[in-house]
Amino acid sequence: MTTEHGDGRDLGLSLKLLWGDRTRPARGRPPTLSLDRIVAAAVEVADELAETEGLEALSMRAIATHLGVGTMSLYRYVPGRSELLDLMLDHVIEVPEQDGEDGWREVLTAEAHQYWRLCMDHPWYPFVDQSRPLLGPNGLRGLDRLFRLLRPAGIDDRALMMMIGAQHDYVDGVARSYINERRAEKRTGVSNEEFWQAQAPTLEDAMNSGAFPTMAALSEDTFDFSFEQLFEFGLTSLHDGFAAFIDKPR
Amino acid sequence: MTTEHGDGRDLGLSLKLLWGDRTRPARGRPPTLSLDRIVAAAVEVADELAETEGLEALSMRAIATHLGVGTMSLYRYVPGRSELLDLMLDHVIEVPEQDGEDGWREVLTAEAHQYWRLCMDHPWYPFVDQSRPLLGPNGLRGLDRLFRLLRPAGIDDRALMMMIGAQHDYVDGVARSYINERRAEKRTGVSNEEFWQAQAPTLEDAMNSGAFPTMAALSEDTFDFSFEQLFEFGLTSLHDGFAAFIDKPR
DNA sequence: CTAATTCGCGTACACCATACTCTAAGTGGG
DNA sequence: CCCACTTAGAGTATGGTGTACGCGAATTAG
Repeated sequence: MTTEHGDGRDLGLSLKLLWGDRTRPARGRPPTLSLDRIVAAAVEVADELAETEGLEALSMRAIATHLGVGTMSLYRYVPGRSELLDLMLDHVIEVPEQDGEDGWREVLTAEAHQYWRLCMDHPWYPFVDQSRPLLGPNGLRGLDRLFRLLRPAGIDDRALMMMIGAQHDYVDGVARSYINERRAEKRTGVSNEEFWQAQAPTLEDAMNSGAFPTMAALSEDTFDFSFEQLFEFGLTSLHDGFAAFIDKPR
Repeated sequence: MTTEHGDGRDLGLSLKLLWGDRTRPARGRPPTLSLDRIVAAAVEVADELAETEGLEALSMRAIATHLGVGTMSLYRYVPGRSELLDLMLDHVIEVPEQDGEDGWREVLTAEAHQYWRLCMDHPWYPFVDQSRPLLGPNGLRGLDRLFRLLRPAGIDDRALMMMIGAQHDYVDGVARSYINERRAEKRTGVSNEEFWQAQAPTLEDAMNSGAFPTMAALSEDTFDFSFEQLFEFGLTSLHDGFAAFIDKPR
């Protein structure tokens, strides 16, 4: 059986690269490049670009230039761009050493904040396809730790996994919204307030048309919250819901 | 002031296209194309492609070919690809006519399911940048309706907006995960089960290494749930949390 | 020294968005 | 009726992308 396919990434190959040994052969010209250097460089370039541009701006050429090598040299170590993106995912994951003895809520909250931080530090992260995720050493280590900290709460494994999954996707969603908005600001040089001010005439017309009576009547501060506030609000709600689920007699 | 920028989309221009009048001039060669036809064609092509490929596969050439016109003809109606994506967002939104008299929870649940359905029908939707969203006629109509249905609950507008935002981003996140996984299946022709089976050796090795003791000890059915189940679980949790927030004396 | 092996990468191709410019196809005024 | 005017459609060219292929350079085993 194979995991190969037409144009996208090969998950099997990515796995081999993630877990494969890095011992170099005895014969032949010694390498100046290495997989780790390439992945690290890709992350650096992506970090710079992602503040204003999307992931599509991360080109093999740009990575090679950053390393001072020819573009095609990268392909000796990586089958293609998609697999490189996979490797970048695992590369930036940091798993805390310390463990503590908190309850499930504190553990999940810390995890959410750490993933949020990761997305803020590497604004390309939540845009990479993470299907069939957590296969790398670091990701697996993080998941192992998470379960180790959560299991004492006495919740069954399947429920734990669903809590982790739902939370992950939630954080992912808010982070992407936030990053998209930040990018729009930086790229256009137009702040959020300025933008809405600029669109005021159009929206004013829409409101005056009478087609959106409820919108027109909304309180002034309806949209007056930061993404951090939204993030915390949703996270607290999610956890309150988890608590209700756990306490519920089943 | 301008909302223009270097390479991406021009939000002001998108707005004009969304709200602009479609009256055609009296003089000159009559058009065979129209903005609506182009947007509709773009949606059709995207719907086909997005089942297996990402948004980047939606090219101006493909849209033009689908319409049987030259590529550059599109640019008479649309400033560029980014603006076309903006227009597609509003184009596929459907706002229910009927209103009903449900409580906030039923209204939010229906909204979540409708957005979920939208993402399943148009698997490219949650991948489009929706920063500064809901500016189109349909989006605005939907938001207006949502507030109209929710306001009787007596929750203040700002809290309502945060609930809507958090829920939207949550659904967005889960839908993206689901679509990514579905895509991986279709593109590789390898089902999820087959994939994990194929990677079993690698993961077996990892487990046997002793580096992931907790993972190795997980119950068999830990990952045994569908995305629909995950979606419902997280949504219920989120709403239970909202309920706790609403009841909380402040 | 030679052969084997491995690495770096130049060249080439297919695809992409899109700026510019020219031609086609209509209409209103004389 | 005809022609100037106006608008629509699209061909060509430019500069970007990922990457297949194959060649020359660098090293070591024999």
